[in-house]
Amino acid sequence: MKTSERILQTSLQLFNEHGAPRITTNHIADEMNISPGNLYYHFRNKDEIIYQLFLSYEKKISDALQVPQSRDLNMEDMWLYLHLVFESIWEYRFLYRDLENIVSRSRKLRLRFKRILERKIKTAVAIFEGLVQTKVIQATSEEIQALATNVAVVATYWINFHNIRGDDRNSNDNNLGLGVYQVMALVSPFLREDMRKLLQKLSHDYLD
Amino acid sequence: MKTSERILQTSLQLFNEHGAPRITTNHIADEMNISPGNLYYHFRNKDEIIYQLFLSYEKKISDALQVPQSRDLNMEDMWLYLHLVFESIWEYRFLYRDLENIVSRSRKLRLRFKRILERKIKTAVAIFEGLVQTKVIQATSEEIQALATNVAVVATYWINFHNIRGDDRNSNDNNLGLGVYQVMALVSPFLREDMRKLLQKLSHDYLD
DNA sequence: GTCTATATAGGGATAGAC
DNA sequence: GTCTATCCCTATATAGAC
Repeated sequence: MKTSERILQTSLQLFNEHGAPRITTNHIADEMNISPGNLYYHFRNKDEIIYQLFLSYEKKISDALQVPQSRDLNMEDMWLYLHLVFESIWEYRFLYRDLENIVSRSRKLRLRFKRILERKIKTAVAIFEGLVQTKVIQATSEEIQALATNVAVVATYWINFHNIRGDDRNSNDNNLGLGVYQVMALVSPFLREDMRKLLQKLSHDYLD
Repeated sequence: MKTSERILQTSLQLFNEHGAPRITTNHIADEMNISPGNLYYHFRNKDEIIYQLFLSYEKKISDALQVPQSRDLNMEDMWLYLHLVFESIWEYRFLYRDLENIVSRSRKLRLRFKRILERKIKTAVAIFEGLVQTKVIQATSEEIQALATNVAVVATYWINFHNIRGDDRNSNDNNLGLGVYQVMALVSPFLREDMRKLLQKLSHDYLD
């Protein structure tokens, strides 16, 4: 594997584990058993590494944020959307762990991150509108807008929230299932009675 | 005013405006026109300043997190709870802006912050249970638990979320009204039909 | 209590040899 | 492409005079 690729991969791992602000270029070089000078041959600086990792993240989550095609939508589409979003965030969770620190490193990155948030909301709105069409849920467009925004908030910050609540040890546990459950709980009250019952049963099985 | 008090006050202002990680002890001393040495006479280090500010925050938000007395609860209690919580967070928003950075400075602070989160959820649960009693909302205890958790997530991270969405300029705007609206939107679908209509009308007037 | 001067350490980054 | 050596800068923190 090319050195520049290995730098990105090692950085991602260290950033996710310890947080980007605590990892120095020396740490990264040490971990790889290369010299700091070598690292700087491949990347202008630490920000450049972070920016490249961000671009990978952007690429990955873009698949999840495709507005679904105009066809009959059901709960499956919602599950799929949530899973893809949560998995992308989990893989690049260092971005979210110190979000303000990350986005303040570059105007470009801040703008692009903002665009991702907007797309998260937009896609959620599209899915909910589809679900209204197929009578799976019932909601006004104002309710859908607020709901989609809340979905984005919970999806964006769930890992942070959960990490603070848990003890320090399992801070690197993957508890995305709980996150999906929480987001589903946002949608649940808008479901038809029978669908709500079904979701509750599914959620129970899913979490056990 | 005593110098130590002025240090805390100045720090709070600078931290809120620029973020605690970007503000050095020198910045604080400069802003006050005192020497760095003088600052260190009053506080062992920067962490000590942050910890003292956290204790003030903890004291302030504790008032909001009193579990309401056992009497008939209504939507007013919910509004009050949300307003007090949002105002406390806003006053000490630097804690939330770089949350991971802040809580990683001290085990004590992390633990106490976690306790506040738990109390946020617990108080919300108590309010919702009260509202079920008075038939204002209808929800199972499982729904209440998930709802209260989501209320805590949105309340905790709303300011961060909103700041990233907005342009850089108004990052210090106080848009708590929108936050309260979003949280209310979480509760809304559980309301009795007539109450929901009322809330929608109130929210409209409130946001205009 | 407050100041000036200074020590220390660490991270970011570059130069030049190989 | 990679290494060694080194420089700069900044933030933290302390010592000692006033």
